[in-house]
Amino acid sequence: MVRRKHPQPKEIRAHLMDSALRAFAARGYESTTIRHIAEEAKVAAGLLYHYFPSKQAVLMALFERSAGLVMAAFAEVATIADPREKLTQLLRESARLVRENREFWQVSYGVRFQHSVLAGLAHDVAAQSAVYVQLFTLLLSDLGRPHPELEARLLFATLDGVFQHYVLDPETYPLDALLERVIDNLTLPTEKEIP
Amino acid sequence: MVRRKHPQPKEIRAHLMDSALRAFAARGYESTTIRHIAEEAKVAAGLLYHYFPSKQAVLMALFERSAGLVMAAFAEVATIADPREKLTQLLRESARLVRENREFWQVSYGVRFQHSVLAGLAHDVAAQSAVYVQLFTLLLSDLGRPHPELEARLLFATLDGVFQHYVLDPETYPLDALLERVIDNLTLPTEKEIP
Amino acid sequence: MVRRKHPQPKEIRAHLMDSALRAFAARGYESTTIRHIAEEAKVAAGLLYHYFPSKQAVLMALFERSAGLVMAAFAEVATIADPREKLTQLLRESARLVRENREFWQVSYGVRFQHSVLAGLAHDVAAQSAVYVQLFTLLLSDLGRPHPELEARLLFATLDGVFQHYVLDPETYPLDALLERVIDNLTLPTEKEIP
Amino acid sequence: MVRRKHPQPKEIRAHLMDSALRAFAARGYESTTIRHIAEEAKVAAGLLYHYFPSKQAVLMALFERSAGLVMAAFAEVATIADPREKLTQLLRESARLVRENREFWQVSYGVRFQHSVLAGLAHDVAAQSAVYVQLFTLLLSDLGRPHPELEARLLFATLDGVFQHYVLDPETYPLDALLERVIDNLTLPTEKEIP
DNA sequence: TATGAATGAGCTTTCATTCAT
DNA sequence: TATGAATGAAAGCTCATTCAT
Repeated sequence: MVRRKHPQPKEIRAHLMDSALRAFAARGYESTTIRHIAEEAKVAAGLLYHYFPSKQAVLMALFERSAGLVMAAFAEVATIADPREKLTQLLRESARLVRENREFWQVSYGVRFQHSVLAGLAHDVAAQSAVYVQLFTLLLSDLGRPHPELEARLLFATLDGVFQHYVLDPETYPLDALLERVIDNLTLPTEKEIP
Repeated sequence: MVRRKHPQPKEIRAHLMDSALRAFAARGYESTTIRHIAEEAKVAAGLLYHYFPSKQAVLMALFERSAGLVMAAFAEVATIADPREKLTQLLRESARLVRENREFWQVSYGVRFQHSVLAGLAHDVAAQSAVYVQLFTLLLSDLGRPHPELEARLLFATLDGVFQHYVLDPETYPLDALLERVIDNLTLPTEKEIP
Repeated sequence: MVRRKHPQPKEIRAHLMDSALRAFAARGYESTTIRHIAEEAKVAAGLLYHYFPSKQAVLMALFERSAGLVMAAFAEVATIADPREKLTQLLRESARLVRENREFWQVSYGVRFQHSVLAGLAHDVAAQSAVYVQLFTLLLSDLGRPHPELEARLLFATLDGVFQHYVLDPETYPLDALLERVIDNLTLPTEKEIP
Repeated sequence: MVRRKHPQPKEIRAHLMDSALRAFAARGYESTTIRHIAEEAKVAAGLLYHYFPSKQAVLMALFERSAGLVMAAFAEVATIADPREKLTQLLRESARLVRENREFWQVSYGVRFQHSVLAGLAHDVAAQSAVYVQLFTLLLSDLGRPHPELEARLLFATLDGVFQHYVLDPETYPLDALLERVIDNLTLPTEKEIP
């Protein structure tokens, strides 16, 4: 599992995070014990405390790692000029992130309502949500939508719902079809307007 | 509340359920201890076990109580003939339920990803979701929408997302405005169609 | 179960003792709860405390009741003049007592090694044992046995063992055959003597 | 004992078993708590669960350890050819085992009637008893005794009774004298026969 | 007398965390 | 760095006992 004779600390840290993620996804954060993680990582329980100060810190590290992936994806999308295309890519990238990091999102959704678990993270999560909504608002405004802020919130809620449902049933949930429908709804011209 | 002259068992059971609900909502199901609930109810810890066989059973009872409320609301709506009006009322009733039972939905969303917690309930929850989607599908079909099943899933996801966001921030979230927007999107005539 | 309109306190007390005995025999004293007893008696749990100050006290009462039966049986036997006949009847009466009060002896043997349970009773039990041994010693001495005290202890041990084995397997254990053999060993003339 | 430089897991396990045995013997299995055992072992309560999955498992381990001692003693005796000598040694070895493991036998006799405690062990115990009786039957048959099976049961009961009485009062009980008397009764020639 | 709701101490067991090696 | 024995603070739950009715 740990491959080299003298594995890099970074590698082991990442290995532990991966193992923790699998464990958290399989049983939920609270039901996962340090020993479950260590077992998954084929490592002694005490070792975790050389790389993380606590079980919570492992979760935090997972959130940070995911935040990095999100940032990277969004930075990519930010270079697109055409707002229609930008929104399309933004949604597709979001779906890709969720699909490729399904276990993380499973864990993330699982702790979303557990204030005690998210202690110290709640603020970041809320802030991040606000950023999404602002970003969507800008894009929808650029697209000439009539109620960009409201639609942005609605879009955010829809994405959250769709991704959660996908994560709950990844085998059969029609993620792509739904996503494309959302994209069409927002980017195809429409004559209907709210009076 | 407790220690009254002739306490009705039903009353105390309900009082305990309310206390448990508040405690679960405040800290999450897993982080809530029996002692937290008892404290909230101003009762000795052991008393819970006169009314419920386990901590899980308290959660189950909360789910059942909510299911009853949902059934009642839906039965009411079922009497409406006009599909446009029916859908409208269905969504408004849903929002009312969530608003009036905010703490329950907070708890419900919080345990949704914790399979171990939902043991025995997971099946019901999944079945209930399927019922909603089918119901929405029928209604949207009656409304002449072109892709009723897909739109039904999308609607369900949107509602889930909106309700969750509302529950996470009930003070400032524009639940009604968003809901009315969803209703309009679905019930106002439109010429745009997916080919 | 309680038959009269105004049952005599004595009757209810006895009914509770019977129920407790059945419960203790079925599950062991420590594993039996007040509620088990109350259920067996078809009575509310609190009622026991009108007749007995504690669970232990119920056990004590059972011991006392049994002691009474033993005394009565032994008083009967005491009237027999012939030592051979006396010993024979003594053993047969003992076996009858065990057979007719099997559940009590099951309980009694079950708590024999639990000092904390027997608190306050241990002394009586020990005293009672000494009485048996003395009684046997006298009888064996009357019978002209060469080592009456040693044989008395041996006889007491044999009876204890036989009765325990009987109680552990009342369906198939050959209690009578073994008892008659013991009687014969002690009462038939023999030339073999320890030098 | 604990907290040594390189404690051997086996040593600590044995230390915990010894402590548990002392605790069980002092108060009975059911009345002994994990904390009593831990206190006796001068160890934190949680440590027991590194070595045993449950309190019951500690008891089981004690039974297994004793079974090993019994097997070893009986294997030794099995090599003796002369039946008279064999029976003599068998009884002496039994007494030695009981004397040297007095606390275990105290515990063993204490749980004998508690089916719930013996769950899973009851069968083994019953089987073991049957083995003893068969063994005694063979030996008594070899000795030319007229009713070997009945006498075997009687012998087993006597031993059980004697050992229990010894264990209840190890200071003053004349274990050896009684044992030698039993041996003599069985091995000295006799003309007395049951018709 | 009789009930059973209510109490609260205490049980076994779990587990994040520490630390000697 | 890595181990896993050891700790001890809860956790969920049980149950003898009390007491208002």
